[in-house]
Amino acid sequence: MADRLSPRARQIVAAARELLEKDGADALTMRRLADRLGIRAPSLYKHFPDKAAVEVELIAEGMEELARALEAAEAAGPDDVMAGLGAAYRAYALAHPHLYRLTTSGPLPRDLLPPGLEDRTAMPLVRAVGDADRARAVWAFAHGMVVLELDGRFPPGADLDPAWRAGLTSLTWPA
Amino acid sequence: MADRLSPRARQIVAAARELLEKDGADALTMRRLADRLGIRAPSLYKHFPDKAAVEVELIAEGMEELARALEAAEAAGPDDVMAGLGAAYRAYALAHPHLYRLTTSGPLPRDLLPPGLEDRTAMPLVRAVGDADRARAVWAFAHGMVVLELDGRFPPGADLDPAWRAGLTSLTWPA
DNA sequence: TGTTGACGGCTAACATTGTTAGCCATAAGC
DNA sequence: GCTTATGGCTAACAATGTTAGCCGTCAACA
Repeated sequence: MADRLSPRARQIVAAARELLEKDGADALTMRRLADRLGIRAPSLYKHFPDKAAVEVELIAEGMEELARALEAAEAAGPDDVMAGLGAAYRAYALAHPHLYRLTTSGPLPRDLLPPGLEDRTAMPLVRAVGDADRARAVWAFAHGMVVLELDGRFPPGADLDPAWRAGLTSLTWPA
Repeated sequence: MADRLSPRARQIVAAARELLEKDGADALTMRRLADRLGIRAPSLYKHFPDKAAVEVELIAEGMEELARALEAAEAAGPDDVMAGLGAAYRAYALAHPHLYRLTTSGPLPRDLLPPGLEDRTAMPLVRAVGDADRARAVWAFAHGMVVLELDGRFPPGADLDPAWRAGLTSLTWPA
């Protein structure tokens, strides 16, 4: 870890995360964030250069937690790794929808993220399927499923388990 | 068609689309939109209740064009329908990245959209795969691939054709 | 011990966003 | 010829991110 962030900055990120997770991305506002900490908005700029810098920390948190969740699933289930990874992926996304969105959407400021984090998150999946192209296909499938579910793009009340099963088994067993 | 929109409203939507497609979602601003039409921002509210209403029209345009693109691909290629649909889907998204994002991300105001449009867009895919669950899987895969590509989430310069091929063939041929 | 400087607050202000209130000219319809 | 819809306008408001500049506290160092 060797936190490159000051304790105060850490508090700010924690408050930002609470705001984001509870009330969504629109609620993550510099003034609201400051309120929650009992200070005024401009004071936040003593700790972060801008709002994007706070968000980068949240993105890093989200990615590391997702990595951890996938690694745990990988370690747990020797029976059907792919199903375990898919379930873990979906579970994490549904448990932290706003953080997931922030983490996985929009351009990634790769140079500001802990080096290796992105690769680490991808590794369990790559290990499970071997082929890099197939890994990309599976990752796209999982991300697509989650994002469409979060956005309510599937018919309301639809059971998505069969689609997950169909997708994961098809993509795992090479044609 | 039976345009429920006045001619002036139509002009506004056209200008909005130019703005969106050329300069991105952040550039789609009520004031900038008004500028492009030679009027002031508040005058726009004589034609639309709010900005979201303008965006709904753009969403409808995007969805209908996407539907048309898929229908064309369906009609054109009897050799490998799925590959044709995938190519058409990706091509449309890459040709109109900002419009695609607006159309396919975030909550859908279904009640404000032309009835049947959403189904129509999904139909070519459903026809191609038969099963509804599998259709959802394929749609998630395609959307995921496009969105990850647009966001630059894949390694820069990576050739994505193999991933598309792997995904589409796997998802098409039942396990 | 006294001074310096970093740390971390603060107020005031600015530009930009969506949006509302209210005024006014033009053109059409009865 | 009066009325009314149409479609402009200015002024203004609240909320956003952000900057400039001031000030108190406290630790370190001469």
